Amino acid sequence: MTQVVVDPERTSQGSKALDVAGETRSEYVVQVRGTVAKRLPGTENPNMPTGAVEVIAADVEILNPSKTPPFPITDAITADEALRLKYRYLDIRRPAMRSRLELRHQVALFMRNFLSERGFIEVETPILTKSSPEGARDYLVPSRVWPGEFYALPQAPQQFKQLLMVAGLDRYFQIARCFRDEDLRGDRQPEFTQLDLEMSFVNEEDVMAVVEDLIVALIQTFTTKRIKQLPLPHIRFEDAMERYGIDRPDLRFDLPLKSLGDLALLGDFKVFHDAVKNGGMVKGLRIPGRGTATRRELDELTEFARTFGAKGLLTMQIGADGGVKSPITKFMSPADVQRIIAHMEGQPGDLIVFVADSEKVVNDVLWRMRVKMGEELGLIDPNEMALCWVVGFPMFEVIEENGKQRYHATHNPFSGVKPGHEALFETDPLKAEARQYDIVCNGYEIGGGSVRIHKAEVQRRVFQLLGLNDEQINEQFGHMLEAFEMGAPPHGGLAVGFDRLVMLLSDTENIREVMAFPKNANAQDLLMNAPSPVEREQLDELHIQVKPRPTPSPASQQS
RNA sequence: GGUCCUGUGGUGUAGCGGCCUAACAUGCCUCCCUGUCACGGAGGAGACCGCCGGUUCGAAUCCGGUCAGGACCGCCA
Repeated sequence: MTQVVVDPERTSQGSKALDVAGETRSEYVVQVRGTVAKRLPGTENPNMPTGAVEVIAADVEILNPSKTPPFPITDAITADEALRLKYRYLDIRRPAMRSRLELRHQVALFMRNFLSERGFIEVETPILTKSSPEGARDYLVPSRVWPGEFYALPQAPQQFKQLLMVAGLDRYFQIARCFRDEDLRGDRQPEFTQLDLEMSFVNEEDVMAVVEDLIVALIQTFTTKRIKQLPLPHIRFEDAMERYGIDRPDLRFDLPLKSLGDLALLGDFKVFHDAVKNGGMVKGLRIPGRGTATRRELDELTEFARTFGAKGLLTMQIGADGGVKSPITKFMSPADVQRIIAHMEGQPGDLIVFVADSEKVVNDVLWRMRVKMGEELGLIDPNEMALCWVVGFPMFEVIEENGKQRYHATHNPFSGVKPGHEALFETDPLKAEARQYDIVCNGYEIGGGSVRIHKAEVQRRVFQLLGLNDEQINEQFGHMLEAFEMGAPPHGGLAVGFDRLVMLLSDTENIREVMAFPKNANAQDLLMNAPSPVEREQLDELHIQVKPRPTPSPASQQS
């Protein structure tokens, strides 16, 4: 960008440059012929990148005029996001958007070079592939050639990359588009990009080393932020759950959660007793300096806890003089209250909150409370990034589906089991540990992977435990099992959420800011106006009949 | 499917029962200025306050519904 000077004394003979320049308006496309010159003394502007020079125009031509844009094309003013998405090509003209897309490009380039130098090759895998029942909802694509049958868009290249290992590729990667038909969030889009990689003859440490080096190099290259701890700390799943209530802890600040254990049974506070009696737990969070919270502030915290499933919130305010204000004092002796405070390491002026419920509810409420407090208390240093590995995940968890309980793979059904734990499949599957590892940054899961199962009989057994019968296993995964019987090497890999990573590197809080053409919160493309109805003929060709809908789609209502 | 928040000139906001014949900034148009660079000066156009209904003597303002956008819950192996 630079400044053009149209000086009638210095334009070409007979040029209309001055008149033409006078007609130009915002966003006009112009062609200028002229001479680059140093600015006159006193007219330089050191605040601009090209403030020392200017172009002395000989001729000016308008190549294309422009309507007045629907919103100002500057970084300063933020227009409504729906408008930005509808006119995304204008939005991308804003320098901040452009620089985020450039960053995205540079990150992709860096990844390709980094992995290529280490012997990885990028292989593309199909976009039209097979529907699989596990995991997210598939996007389906009807087959014209095969009436009544469907392709699915890949949720991830998972099976293909493992088959590439069986194919002897040894080191694969791909910057891959993935599709999941689930509702959107600030950090979730129905189509998104993963850095997907897989390696043969490796253990957990080998994969983690490559990824850790890459992520650390990316942060050091593209941000000015410090990484809190290097090499990255490893946290076991159960420790993460105990201390932070979530398997993707934000380690930029401390504020650990703490279980009361048997201390919950002191006195006769029924809520605590019941939680323990019903197999649940009581856990607390110490909030420094909030001991003077008002009634209203405490109510707000309680409401926050209720939003995420807690039936209530027990608060304990410690006065500057050490005096305790808490509903629990009616049910517990002062000495017992002091034991609990000591256990929670409470200081004068602190507020301690407790949730008593099932382990799931307790952790779910308290991890959010912890993050909220970390933000509110200003404990987060914006110049720091805190990463860690989370390891030691269980193979299975129990989920409820249509009122029935069943095992569910905590990550994916191809994750390997810790050596020696296979026997637990037959005795206590919930104790079996997966060879799974997640990489977490600032409370975001930015990547996850595992050393895979590479033996057919182990894989078959896992599918069985997940509730698939032999027929389903053969129909859906027969090709995998067969491949494992034909010289499959041990292998493992990982996938990084590319958009989410670029989002963190660019210090934005919304994945849409780092995507050129994202969908809105209702999965619509406001620029192309998709999805939209299609012609009857198209559907006929695809052997598809659409059920009548009571209300027309929003897209078909727009002009 | 649910909860919450937001809809006021092109854009961003203020106003939150009567001072509103709706304010401010910016943008837009016309004219003036011409070494400016967030230029400056003068003037002007532009909004039935998302939509429908209700309460009220009176509604941008309160209530209900609806539509649109966003955040979150459910969902996301």
